[in-house]
Amino acid sequence: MTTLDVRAAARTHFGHDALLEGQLEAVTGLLEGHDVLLVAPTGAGKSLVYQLAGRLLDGLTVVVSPLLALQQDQVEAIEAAPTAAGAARLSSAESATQRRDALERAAAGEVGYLFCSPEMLADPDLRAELARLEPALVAVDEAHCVSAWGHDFRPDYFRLGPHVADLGRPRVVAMTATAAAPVREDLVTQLRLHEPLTVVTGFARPELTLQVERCHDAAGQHRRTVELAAQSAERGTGIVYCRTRPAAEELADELGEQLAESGRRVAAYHGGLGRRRREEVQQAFMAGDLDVVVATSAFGMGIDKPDVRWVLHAQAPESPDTYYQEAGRAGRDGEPATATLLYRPEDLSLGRFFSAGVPSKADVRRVVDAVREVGSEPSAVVEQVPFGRRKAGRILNLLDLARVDGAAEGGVDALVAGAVEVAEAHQRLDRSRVEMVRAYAETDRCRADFLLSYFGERLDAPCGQCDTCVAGTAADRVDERRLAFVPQQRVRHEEFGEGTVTDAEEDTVTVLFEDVGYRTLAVAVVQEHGLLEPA
DNA sequence: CGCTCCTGTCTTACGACAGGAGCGGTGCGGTAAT
Repeated sequence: MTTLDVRAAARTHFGHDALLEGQLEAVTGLLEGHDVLLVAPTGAGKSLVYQLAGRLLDGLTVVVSPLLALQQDQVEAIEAAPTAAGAARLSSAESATQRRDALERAAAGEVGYLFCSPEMLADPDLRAELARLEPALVAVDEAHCVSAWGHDFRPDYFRLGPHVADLGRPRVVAMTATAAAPVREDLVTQLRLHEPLTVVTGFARPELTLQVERCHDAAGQHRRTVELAAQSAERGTGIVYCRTRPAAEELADELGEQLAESGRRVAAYHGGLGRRRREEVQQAFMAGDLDVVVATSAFGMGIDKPDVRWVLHAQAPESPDTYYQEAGRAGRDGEPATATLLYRPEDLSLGRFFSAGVPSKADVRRVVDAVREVGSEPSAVVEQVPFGRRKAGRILNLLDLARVDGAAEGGVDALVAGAVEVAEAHQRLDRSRVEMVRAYAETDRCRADFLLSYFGERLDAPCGQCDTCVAGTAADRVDERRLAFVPQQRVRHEEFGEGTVTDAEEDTVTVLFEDVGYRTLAVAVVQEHGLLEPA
Protein backbone atom coordinates (compact mmCIF):
# COMPACT_ATOMS: atom_id res chain seq x y z
CA MET A 1 0.00 0.00 0.00
CA THR A 2 1.62 3.24 -1.12
CA THR A 3 0.93 6.85 -0.34
CA LEU A 4 -0.69 7.09 -3.76
CA ASP A 5 -3.02 4.19 -2.99
CA VAL A 6 -4.09 5.87 0.24
CA ARG A 7 -4.79 9.11 -1.59
CA ALA A 8 -6.70 7.27 -4.32
CA ALA A 9 -8.82 5.49 -1.72
CA ALA A 10 -9.61 8.80 -0.03
CA ARG A 11 -10.88 10.10 -3.34
CA THR A 12 -12.83 7.02 -4.39
CA HIS A 13 -14.51 6.15 -1.11
CA PHE A 14 -14.88 9.49 0.61
CA GLY A 15 -14.62 12.08 -2.14
CA HIS A 16 -11.59 13.78 -0.57
CA ASP A 17 -9.14 15.15 -3.10
CA ALA A 18 -6.45 16.20 -0.66
CA LEU A 19 -5.19 14.48 2.44
CA LEU A 20 -3.52 16.49 5.18
CA GLU A 21 -0.04 15.49 6.23
CA GLY A 22 -1.13 14.18 9.64
CA GLN A 23 -3.98 12.19 8.13
CA LEU A 24 -1.68 10.45 5.70
CA GLU A 25 0.93 9.72 8.37
CA ALA A 26 -1.69 8.28 10.73
CA VAL A 27 -3.36 6.08 8.10
CA THR A 28 0.00 4.81 6.82
CA GLY A 29 1.10 4.07 10.38
CA LEU A 30 -2.02 2.00 10.98
CA LEU A 31 -1.57 0.08 7.74
CA GLU A 32 2.03 -0.65 8.71
CA GLY A 33 0.87 -2.26 11.94
CA HIS A 34 1.26 0.53 14.50
CA ASP A 35 -1.34 1.67 16.96
CA VAL A 36 -1.68 5.43 16.53
CA LEU A 37 -2.24 8.31 18.93
CA LEU A 38 -3.49 11.15 16.75
CA VAL A 39 -3.42 14.59 18.35
CA ALA A 40 -5.03 17.07 15.99
CA PRO A 41 -7.40 20.01 16.35
CA THR A 42 -11.12 19.59 15.78
CA GLY A 43 -11.91 20.11 12.15
CA ALA A 44 -8.55 18.68 11.05
CA GLY A 45 -10.26 15.56 9.71
CA LYS A 46 -9.63 13.04 12.44
CA SER A 47 -12.70 11.05 11.41
CA LEU A 48 -11.38 10.57 7.89
CA VAL A 49 -8.37 8.79 9.42
CA TYR A 50 -10.37 5.98 10.96
CA GLN A 51 -12.83 5.86 8.09
CA LEU A 52 -10.06 5.49 5.55
CA ALA A 53 -7.89 3.15 7.62
CA GLY A 54 -10.91 0.96 8.41
CA ARG A 55 -11.76 0.77 4.75
CA LEU A 56 -8.19 -0.09 3.70
CA LEU A 57 -7.68 -2.63 6.50
CA ASP A 58 -10.66 -4.39 4.99
CA GLY A 59 -12.69 -5.24 8.06
CA LEU A 60 -15.11 -3.89 10.61
CA THR A 61 -14.24 -0.66 12.43
CA VAL A 62 -15.55 -0.22 15.97
CA VAL A 63 -15.68 3.44 17.03
CA VAL A 64 -15.82 4.23 20.73
CA SER A 65 -17.18 7.70 21.31
CA PRO A 66 -18.31 9.44 24.52
CA LEU A 67 -21.51 11.17 23.42
CA LEU A 68 -24.54 9.65 21.73
CA ALA A 69 -25.08 12.83 19.72
CA LEU A 70 -21.49 12.71 18.48
CA GLN A 71 -21.95 9.08 17.43
CA GLN A 72 -25.13 9.95 15.56
CA ASP A 73 -23.41 12.80 13.66
CA GLN A 74 -20.65 10.42 12.57
CA VAL A 75 -23.09 7.71 11.51
CA GLU A 76 -24.95 10.21 9.36
CA ALA A 77 -21.73 11.53 7.85
CA ILE A 78 -20.60 8.05 6.84
CA GLU A 79 -24.00 7.12 5.48
CA ALA A 80 -23.85 10.24 3.31
CA ALA A 81 -20.37 9.44 1.90
CA PRO A 82 -19.94 7.58 -1.38
CA THR A 83 -18.36 4.63 0.47
CA ALA A 84 -20.18 1.32 0.17
CA ALA A 85 -19.79 0.46 3.86
CA GLY A 86 -22.58 1.82 6.04
CA ALA A 87 -22.58 2.75 9.71
CA ALA A 88 -24.75 2.00 12.74
CA ARG A 89 -24.91 2.91 16.39
CA LEU A 90 -25.25 0.53 19.32
CA SER A 91 -26.64 2.55 22.24
CA SER A 92 -29.45 2.71 24.73
CA ALA A 93 -31.32 4.84 22.18
CA GLU A 94 -31.66 1.77 19.93
CA SER A 95 -33.97 -1.11 20.77
CA ALA A 96 -32.55 -4.61 21.31
CA THR A 97 -33.95 -5.53 17.89
CA GLN A 98 -32.23 -2.61 16.19
CA ARG A 99 -28.93 -3.49 17.82
CA ARG A 100 -29.26 -7.13 16.81
CA ASP A 101 -30.04 -6.02 13.27
CA ALA A 102 -26.95 -3.75 13.18
CA LEU A 103 -24.72 -6.63 14.30
CA GLU A 104 -26.19 -8.91 11.65
CA ARG A 105 -25.68 -6.33 8.94
CA ALA A 106 -22.08 -5.93 10.11
CA ALA A 107 -21.63 -9.70 9.89
CA ALA A 108 -22.98 -9.59 6.34
CA GLY A 109 -20.56 -6.79 5.46
CA GLU A 110 -23.29 -4.22 4.89
CA VAL A 111 -22.13 -2.12 7.84
CA GLY A 112 -18.44 -1.24 8.06
CA TYR A 113 -18.54 1.04 11.12
CA LEU A 114 -20.17 0.32 14.46
CA PHE A 115 -20.37 3.06 17.09
CA CYS A 116 -20.69 2.53 20.82
CA SER A 117 -19.96 4.16 24.18
CA PRO A 118 -17.34 2.85 26.62
CA GLU A 119 -20.25 1.80 28.86
CA MET A 120 -21.70 -0.37 26.09
CA LEU A 121 -18.32 -1.95 25.49
CA ALA A 122 -18.20 -2.82 29.20
CA ASP A 123 -20.88 -5.44 28.48
CA PRO A 124 -19.09 -8.81 28.09
CA ASP A 125 -21.88 -10.18 25.85
CA LEU A 126 -21.51 -7.32 23.40
CA ARG A 127 -17.74 -7.75 23.40
CA ALA A 128 -18.16 -11.42 22.56
CA GLU A 129 -20.49 -10.54 19.67
CA LEU A 130 -18.06 -7.93 18.36
CA ALA A 131 -15.10 -10.30 18.72
CA ARG A 132 -16.89 -12.80 16.47
CA LEU A 133 -16.98 -10.09 13.77
CA GLU A 134 -13.17 -9.84 14.03
CA PRO A 135 -12.89 -6.05 13.82
CA ALA A 136 -9.79 -4.79 12.01
CA LEU A 137 -9.69 -1.41 13.73
CA VAL A 138 -10.91 0.23 16.92
CA ALA A 139 -11.06 4.01 16.95
CA VAL A 140 -11.28 5.84 20.28
CA ASP A 141 -12.72 9.30 19.71
CA GLU A 142 -12.16 12.18 22.18
CA ALA A 143 -9.51 9.96 23.72
CA HIS A 144 -8.45 12.54 26.32
CA CYS A 145 -11.64 11.53 28.16
CA VAL A 146 -9.86 8.28 29.00
CA SER A 147 -7.45 10.29 31.06
CA ALA A 148 -9.79 13.04 32.26
CA TRP A 149 -12.87 10.93 33.01
CA GLY A 150 -11.61 7.40 33.50
CA HIS A 151 -10.16 8.14 36.90
CA ASP A 152 -13.42 9.31 38.32
CA PHE A 153 -16.35 10.45 36.26
CA ARG A 154 -16.92 7.60 33.82
CA PRO A 155 -14.91 4.68 35.16
CA ASP A 156 -15.70 2.48 32.15
CA TYR A 157 -13.24 4.59 30.19
CA PHE A 158 -10.51 3.15 32.32
CA ARG A 159 -11.26 -0.40 31.19
CA LEU A 160 -11.18 0.40 27.49
CA GLY A 161 -7.68 -1.09 27.15
CA PRO A 162 -8.59 -4.62 28.29
CA HIS A 163 -11.99 -4.38 26.63
CA VAL A 164 -10.45 -3.54 23.27
CA ALA A 165 -7.99 -6.40 23.73
CA ASP A 166 -11.00 -8.71 24.15
CA LEU A 167 -12.00 -7.91 20.58
CA GLY A 168 -9.01 -9.87 19.31
CA ARG A 169 -6.18 -7.32 19.21
CA PRO A 170 -7.34 -5.08 16.35
CA ARG A 171 -5.34 -1.98 15.37
CA VAL A 172 -6.18 0.96 17.61
CA VAL A 173 -6.28 4.64 16.76
CA ALA A 174 -6.84 7.05 19.64
CA MET A 175 -7.86 10.55 18.60
CA THR A 176 -7.96 13.76 20.57
CA ALA A 177 -7.71 17.51 20.06
CA THR A 178 -5.79 18.16 23.24
CA ALA A 179 -3.17 16.18 25.09
CA ALA A 180 -0.42 17.52 27.30
CA ALA A 181 2.47 15.15 28.02
CA PRO A 182 0.96 13.34 31.05
CA VAL A 183 -2.31 12.85 29.17
CA ARG A 184 -0.49 11.32 26.18
CA GLU A 185 1.42 8.94 28.41
CA ASP A 186 -1.76 8.04 30.23
CA LEU A 187 -3.52 7.29 26.94
CA VAL A 188 -0.77 5.02 25.69
CA THR A 189 -0.78 3.11 28.99
CA GLN A 190 -4.54 2.94 29.59
CA LEU A 191 -5.37 1.92 26.04
CA ARG A 192 -2.41 -0.48 25.98
CA LEU A 193 -1.30 0.90 22.63
CA HIS A 194 0.99 -1.47 20.80
CA GLU A 195 4.12 0.01 19.15
CA PRO A 196 2.41 3.38 19.35
CA LEU A 197 3.04 6.03 16.75
CA THR A 198 2.17 9.52 17.96
CA VAL A 199 1.11 11.97 15.28
CA VAL A 200 0.73 15.58 16.44
CA THR A 201 -0.56 18.32 14.19
CA GLY A 202 -1.47 21.96 14.41
CA PHE A 203 -1.53 23.10 18.02
CA ALA A 204 -0.60 26.67 17.15
CA ARG A 205 -3.59 28.91 16.49
CA PRO A 206 -2.17 32.13 15.08
CA GLU A 207 -5.63 33.53 14.42
CA LEU A 208 -6.44 33.43 18.14
CA THR A 209 -5.59 36.46 20.27
CA LEU A 210 -5.18 35.43 23.92
CA GLN A 211 -6.00 37.85 26.70
CA VAL A 212 -6.25 37.75 30.48
CA GLU A 213 -7.91 40.37 32.66
CA ARG A 214 -7.37 40.35 36.38
CA CYS A 215 -10.52 40.92 38.47
CA HIS A 216 -10.42 41.92 42.12
CA ASP A 217 -13.83 40.91 43.39
CA ALA A 218 -16.75 38.76 42.30
CA ALA A 219 -19.04 41.72 41.61
CA GLY A 220 -16.49 43.41 39.37
CA GLN A 221 -15.85 40.16 37.56
CA HIS A 222 -19.57 39.75 36.92
CA ARG A 223 -19.92 43.32 35.62
CA ARG A 224 -16.91 42.91 33.38
CA THR A 225 -18.26 39.62 31.99
CA VAL A 226 -21.52 41.27 30.92
CA GLU A 227 -19.73 44.34 29.58
CA LEU A 228 -17.16 42.38 27.56
CA ALA A 229 -19.69 39.88 26.23
CA ALA A 230 -21.99 42.71 25.13
CA GLN A 231 -19.10 44.46 23.36
CA SER A 232 -17.84 41.26 21.78
CA ALA A 233 -21.29 40.35 20.49
CA GLU A 234 -20.92 43.31 18.11
CA ARG A 235 -18.13 41.38 16.38
CA GLY A 236 -20.04 38.15 15.92
CA THR A 237 -20.98 34.86 17.56
CA GLY A 238 -19.39 33.94 20.87
CA ILE A 239 -19.40 31.64 23.88
CA VAL A 240 -19.22 32.61 27.55
CA TYR A 241 -17.93 29.83 29.82
CA CYS A 242 -18.94 29.74 33.51
CA ARG A 243 -18.06 27.24 36.18
CA THR A 244 -21.53 26.63 37.63
CA ARG A 245 -25.04 26.16 36.30
CA PRO A 246 -26.67 28.96 38.31
CA ALA A 247 -23.97 31.35 37.07
CA ALA A 248 -24.69 30.37 33.47
CA GLU A 249 -28.45 30.91 33.91
CA GLU A 250 -28.03 34.23 35.63
CA LEU A 251 -25.53 35.60 33.12
CA ALA A 252 -27.61 34.43 30.18
CA ASP A 253 -30.67 36.24 31.58
CA GLU A 254 -28.81 39.45 32.22
CA LEU A 255 -26.97 39.44 28.94
CA GLY A 256 -30.13 38.50 27.07
CA GLU A 257 -31.95 41.53 28.49
CA GLN A 258 -29.11 43.84 27.63
CA LEU A 259 -28.72 42.57 24.07
CA ALA A 260 -32.44 42.31 23.32
CA GLU A 261 -32.49 45.95 22.19
CA SER A 262 -30.04 45.23 19.38
CA GLY A 263 -31.97 42.12 18.43
CA ARG A 264 -29.28 39.68 19.52
CA ARG A 265 -30.22 36.34 21.00
CA VAL A 266 -28.65 34.70 24.04
CA ALA A 267 -29.22 31.25 25.55
CA ALA A 268 -27.88 29.28 28.49
CA TYR A 269 -26.54 25.74 28.13
CA HIS A 270 -25.59 23.26 30.85
CA GLY A 271 -26.00 19.66 31.89
CA GLY A 272 -29.01 20.40 34.08
CA LEU A 273 -31.21 21.30 31.12
CA GLY A 274 -33.50 18.71 29.59
CA ARG A 275 -32.28 16.78 26.59
CA ARG A 276 -34.64 18.53 24.20
CA ARG A 277 -33.69 21.99 25.37
CA ARG A 278 -30.00 21.19 25.00
CA GLU A 279 -30.50 19.96 21.47
CA GLU A 280 -32.53 23.06 20.63
CA VAL A 281 -29.82 25.42 21.87
CA GLN A 282 -27.04 23.54 20.14
CA GLN A 283 -28.88 23.43 16.82
CA ALA A 284 -29.82 27.10 17.03
CA PHE A 285 -26.18 27.94 17.73
CA MET A 286 -24.91 25.86 14.83
CA ALA A 287 -27.52 27.36 12.50
CA GLY A 288 -26.49 30.89 13.43
CA ASP A 289 -29.78 31.64 15.18
CA LEU A 290 -28.01 32.47 18.45
CA ASP A 291 -25.40 35.17 18.99
CA VAL A 292 -24.17 34.15 22.43
CA VAL A 293 -24.32 30.90 24.39
CA VAL A 294 -23.56 31.14 28.11
CA ALA A 295 -22.50 27.66 29.14
CA THR A 296 -20.74 25.35 31.56
CA SER A 297 -18.18 22.87 30.29
CA ALA A 298 -21.12 20.76 29.07
CA PHE A 299 -21.07 22.88 25.89
CA GLY A 300 -18.13 21.42 24.16
CA MET A 301 -17.56 18.23 22.29
CA GLY A 302 -19.28 18.20 18.94
CA ILE A 303 -19.43 21.99 18.80
CA ASP A 304 -17.56 22.67 15.60
CA LYS A 305 -18.85 25.99 14.38
CA PRO A 306 -16.24 27.65 12.19
CA ASP A 307 -17.19 31.30 12.67
CA VAL A 308 -17.15 31.69 16.46
CA ARG A 309 -15.39 35.05 16.86
CA TRP A 310 -14.79 35.09 20.60
CA VAL A 311 -14.74 32.92 23.70
CA LEU A 312 -14.94 34.57 27.10
CA HIS A 313 -14.16 32.71 30.33
CA ALA A 314 -16.09 34.32 33.17
CA GLN A 315 -14.04 32.17 35.55
CA ALA A 316 -10.79 30.26 35.23
CA PRO A 317 -11.16 26.55 34.35
CA GLU A 318 -9.38 23.75 36.19
CA SER A 319 -6.56 23.09 33.75
CA PRO A 320 -4.73 24.61 30.78
CA ASP A 321 -5.93 21.55 28.84
CA THR A 322 -9.57 22.51 29.35
CA TYR A 323 -8.83 26.17 28.78
CA TYR A 324 -7.14 25.67 25.41
CA GLN A 325 -9.85 23.31 24.24
CA GLU A 326 -12.66 25.72 25.18
CA ALA A 327 -10.83 28.86 24.01
CA GLY A 328 -9.90 27.03 20.80
CA ARG A 329 -13.56 26.90 19.76
CA ALA A 330 -13.05 30.45 18.50
CA GLY A 331 -11.63 31.14 15.05
CA ARG A 332 -11.82 27.68 13.55
CA ASP A 333 -12.33 29.31 10.14
CA GLY A 334 -8.87 30.84 10.47
CA GLU A 335 -10.24 34.39 10.70
CA PRO A 336 -9.15 36.56 13.67
CA ALA A 337 -10.79 35.66 16.99
CA THR A 338 -10.24 36.39 20.66
CA ALA A 339 -10.04 34.24 23.78
CA THR A 340 -10.30 36.20 27.02
CA LEU A 341 -9.96 34.90 30.56
CA LEU A 342 -11.36 36.92 33.46
CA TYR A 343 -9.03 35.80 36.18
CA ARG A 344 -9.53 35.91 39.91
CA PRO A 345 -7.29 33.61 41.98
CA GLU A 346 -10.20 32.68 44.26
CA ASP A 347 -11.84 30.87 41.33
CA LEU A 348 -9.02 28.33 41.29
CA SER A 349 -10.31 26.90 44.56
CA LEU A 350 -13.26 25.44 42.65
CA GLY A 351 -10.78 23.48 40.56
CA ARG A 352 -9.30 22.09 43.73
CA PHE A 353 -12.75 21.16 44.98
CA PHE A 354 -13.64 19.39 41.74
CA SER A 355 -10.38 17.46 41.56
CA ALA A 356 -10.72 13.77 42.31
CA GLY A 357 -10.91 12.88 46.00
CA VAL A 358 -8.89 10.24 47.79
CA PRO A 359 -10.92 7.29 49.12
CA SER A 360 -10.40 6.09 52.69
CA LYS A 361 -8.37 2.94 53.32
CA ALA A 362 -11.47 1.41 54.89
CA ASP A 363 -13.46 1.83 51.67
CA VAL A 364 -10.61 0.49 49.54
CA ARG A 365 -10.43 -2.53 51.83
CA ARG A 366 -14.18 -3.10 51.43
CA VAL A 367 -13.71 -3.28 47.65
CA VAL A 368 -10.74 -5.63 48.02
CA ASP A 369 -12.88 -7.91 50.21
CA ALA A 370 -15.78 -7.72 47.73
CA VAL A 371 -13.48 -8.65 44.83
CA ARG A 372 -12.34 -11.71 46.76
CA GLU A 373 -15.99 -12.72 47.23
CA VAL A 374 -17.50 -12.01 43.82
CA GLY A 375 -14.72 -11.15 41.36
CA SER A 376 -13.86 -7.79 39.84
CA GLU A 377 -16.90 -7.16 37.63
CA PRO A 378 -18.08 -3.69 38.80
CA SER A 379 -21.77 -4.62 38.79
CA ALA A 380 -21.06 -7.51 41.19
CA VAL A 381 -18.75 -5.52 43.44
CA VAL A 382 -21.24 -2.68 43.89
CA GLU A 383 -23.71 -5.15 45.49
CA GLN A 384 -21.20 -5.88 48.23
CA VAL A 385 -20.21 -2.38 49.30
CA PRO A 386 -22.10 0.43 51.06
CA PHE A 387 -21.52 2.99 48.30
CA GLY A 388 -22.40 3.59 44.66
CA ARG A 389 -21.18 2.39 41.32
CA ARG A 390 -19.09 5.47 40.62
CA LYS A 391 -17.04 5.22 43.77
CA ALA A 392 -16.75 1.43 43.50
CA GLY A 393 -15.62 1.75 39.87
CA ARG A 394 -13.04 4.33 40.80
CA ILE A 395 -11.61 2.20 43.60
CA LEU A 396 -11.43 -0.81 41.27
CA ASN A 397 -9.47 1.32 38.83
CA LEU A 398 -7.13 2.50 41.57
CA LEU A 399 -6.54 -1.11 42.62
CA ASP A 400 -5.65 -2.02 39.04
CA LEU A 401 -3.15 0.80 38.87
CA ALA A 402 -1.68 -0.18 42.24
CA ARG A 403 -1.23 -3.75 40.97
CA VAL A 404 0.55 -2.45 37.88
CA ASP A 405 2.89 -0.59 40.24
CA GLY A 406 3.64 -3.88 41.97
CA ALA A 407 1.77 -3.17 45.20
CA ALA A 408 0.09 -6.59 45.14
CA GLU A 409 3.23 -8.46 46.20
CA GLY A 410 3.10 -6.96 49.69
CA GLY A 411 -0.31 -8.45 50.49
CA VAL A 412 -3.64 -6.76 51.16
CA ASP A 413 -2.26 -3.94 53.30
CA ALA A 414 0.27 -2.95 50.66
CA LEU A 415 -2.36 -3.13 47.93
CA VAL A 416 -4.76 -0.89 49.86
CA ALA A 417 -1.98 1.57 50.66
CA GLY A 418 -0.88 1.44 47.02
CA ALA A 419 -4.37 2.31 45.75
CA VAL A 420 -4.59 5.28 48.11
CA GLU A 421 -1.15 6.44 46.97
CA VAL A 422 -2.25 6.32 43.34
CA ALA A 423 -5.30 8.42 44.21
CA GLU A 424 -3.09 10.91 46.02
CA ALA A 425 -0.80 11.11 42.99
CA HIS A 426 -3.84 11.85 40.76
CA GLN A 427 -4.92 14.55 43.14
CA ARG A 428 -1.46 16.09 43.15
CA LEU A 429 -1.44 16.12 39.35
CA ASP A 430 -4.92 17.67 39.23
CA ARG A 431 -3.89 20.34 41.69
CA SER A 432 -0.66 21.06 39.88
CA ARG A 433 -2.72 21.64 36.72
CA VAL A 434 -4.76 24.20 38.62
CA GLU A 435 -1.47 25.86 39.51
CA MET A 436 -0.55 25.92 35.82
CA VAL A 437 -3.71 27.91 35.15
CA ARG A 438 -2.55 30.38 37.78
CA ALA A 439 0.85 30.51 36.10
CA TYR A 440 -0.78 31.14 32.70
CA ALA A 441 -2.94 33.93 34.08
CA GLU A 442 -0.08 35.59 35.93
CA THR A 443 2.71 35.17 33.38
CA ASP A 444 4.47 38.13 31.77
CA ARG A 445 5.44 35.97 28.81
CA CYS A 446 3.72 35.62 25.49
CA ARG A 447 0.52 33.72 26.37
CA ALA A 448 0.53 31.66 23.20
CA ASP A 449 4.13 30.64 23.82
CA PHE A 450 3.30 29.74 27.42
CA LEU A 451 0.32 27.53 26.46
CA LEU A 452 2.12 25.81 23.61
CA SER A 453 5.07 25.03 25.89
CA TYR A 454 2.62 23.36 28.22
CA PHE A 455 1.63 21.08 25.33
CA GLY A 456 5.26 20.39 24.49
CA GLU A 457 5.34 22.63 21.40
CA ARG A 458 7.35 25.75 20.72
CA LEU A 459 6.57 28.98 18.90
CA ASP A 460 9.33 30.37 16.70
CA ALA A 461 8.68 33.87 18.04
CA PRO A 462 6.23 35.55 20.45
CA CYS A 463 2.78 35.80 18.86
CA GLY A 464 2.87 39.60 18.81
CA GLN A 465 -0.86 39.95 19.47
CA CYS A 466 -1.68 38.61 22.95
CA ASP A 467 -2.03 41.11 25.79
CA THR A 468 1.48 40.57 27.14
CA CYS A 469 3.03 40.94 23.68
CA VAL A 470 1.08 44.15 23.10
CA ALA A 471 2.01 45.48 26.54
CA GLY A 472 5.64 44.74 25.79
CA THR A 473 6.22 42.53 28.84
CA ALA A 474 6.67 39.46 26.68
CA ALA A 475 10.39 39.61 26.14
CA ASP A 476 11.98 38.03 23.12
CA ARG A 477 12.53 34.34 23.41
CA VAL A 478 15.75 33.49 25.18
CA ASP A 479 18.44 31.57 23.40
CA GLU A 480 17.98 27.98 24.51
CA ARG A 481 21.71 27.36 24.42
CA ARG A 482 22.08 29.74 27.37
CA LEU A 483 19.52 27.93 29.50
CA ALA A 484 20.49 25.67 32.36
CA PHE A 485 17.66 23.29 31.41
CA VAL A 486 15.88 22.59 28.15
CA PRO A 487 12.35 21.32 27.44
CA GLN A 488 11.95 17.51 27.22
CA GLN A 489 15.08 17.00 29.34
CA ARG A 490 14.76 14.24 31.96
CA VAL A 491 15.65 15.33 35.49
CA ARG A 492 15.59 14.03 39.04
CA HIS A 493 14.72 16.05 42.16
CA GLU A 494 15.68 14.85 45.61
CA GLU A 495 12.19 15.34 47.02
CA PHE A 496 9.88 15.26 43.95
CA GLY A 497 11.49 12.34 42.13
CA GLU A 498 11.90 11.99 38.37
CA GLY A 499 10.33 14.25 35.82
CA THR A 500 10.51 15.95 32.45
CA VAL A 501 11.25 19.63 31.86
CA THR A 502 8.18 21.10 30.16
CA ASP A 503 9.23 24.72 30.07
CA ALA A 504 12.47 26.59 30.64
CA GLU A 505 13.31 30.24 31.01
CA GLU A 506 16.40 32.05 32.21
CA ASP A 507 15.21 32.33 35.79
CA THR A 508 12.64 29.52 36.15
CA VAL A 509 12.20 25.93 35.06
CA THR A 510 8.91 24.00 35.01
CA VAL A 511 9.07 20.25 35.48
CA LEU A 512 6.34 17.65 35.20
CA PHE A 513 7.20 15.21 37.99
CA GLU A 514 5.70 11.74 37.80
CA ASP A 515 4.74 11.80 41.48
CA VAL A 516 3.76 15.38 42.21
CA GLY A 517 2.73 16.91 38.87
CA TYR A 518 3.88 20.28 37.57
CA ARG A 519 6.32 22.35 39.63
CA THR A 520 7.94 25.62 38.67
CA LEU A 521 11.32 26.12 40.32
CA ALA A 522 13.73 29.07 40.52
CA VAL A 523 16.86 28.24 38.54
CA ALA A 524 19.11 30.17 40.99
CA VAL A 525 17.86 28.13 43.95
CA VAL A 526 18.02 24.89 41.98
CA GLN A 527 21.62 25.56 41.01
CA GLU A 528 22.73 26.80 44.40
CA HIS A 529 21.53 23.65 46.13
CA GLY A 530 22.01 21.24 43.26
CA LEU A 531 18.32 20.27 43.41
CA LEU A 532 17.92 18.93 39.86
CA GLU A 533 20.19 16.22 38.48
CA PRO A 534 20.00 15.06 34.88
CA ALA A 535 18.27 11.65 34.92
C1' DC B 1 -11.87 26.51 49.13
C1' DG B 2 -15.09 30.38 48.65
C1' DC B 3 -19.68 32.05 48.04
C1' DT B 4 -24.53 32.59 49.46
C1' DC B 5 -28.15 32.08 52.48
C1' DC B 6 -30.12 31.58 56.90
C1' DT B 7 -30.35 32.15 61.83
C1' DG B 8 -29.27 34.13 66.07
C1' DT B 9 -27.34 37.73 68.91
C1' DC B 10 -26.59 42.17 70.39
C1' DT B 11 -28.89 45.89 70.65
C1' DT B 12 -32.46 49.30 71.26
C1' DA B 13 -33.09 50.55 64.84
C1' DC B 14 -35.87 47.74 61.97
C1' DG B 15 -29.96 47.30 61.61
C1' DA B 16 -25.14 45.01 61.65
C1' DC B 17 -22.76 41.15 61.49
C1' DA B 18 -20.81 36.60 63.26
C1' DG B 19 -21.16 31.78 62.62
C1' DG B 20 -22.73 27.65 60.52
C1' DA B 21 -24.85 24.93 56.73
C1' DG B 22 -25.07 23.82 52.12
C1' DC B 23 -23.45 23.88 47.59
C1' DG B 24 -20.52 23.55 43.49
C1' DG B 25 -18.97 19.79 36.37
C1' DT B 26 -18.64 16.73 32.57
C1' DG B 27 -22.82 11.40 30.60
C1' DC B 28 -23.52 6.76 29.94
C1' DG B 29 -27.18 2.96 30.94
C1' DG B 30 -31.17 1.14 32.97
C1' DT B 31 -35.45 1.46 35.59
C1' DA B 32 -39.79 3.26 37.04
C1' DA B 33 -43.77 5.77 36.46
C1' DT B 34 -46.84 7.86 33.03
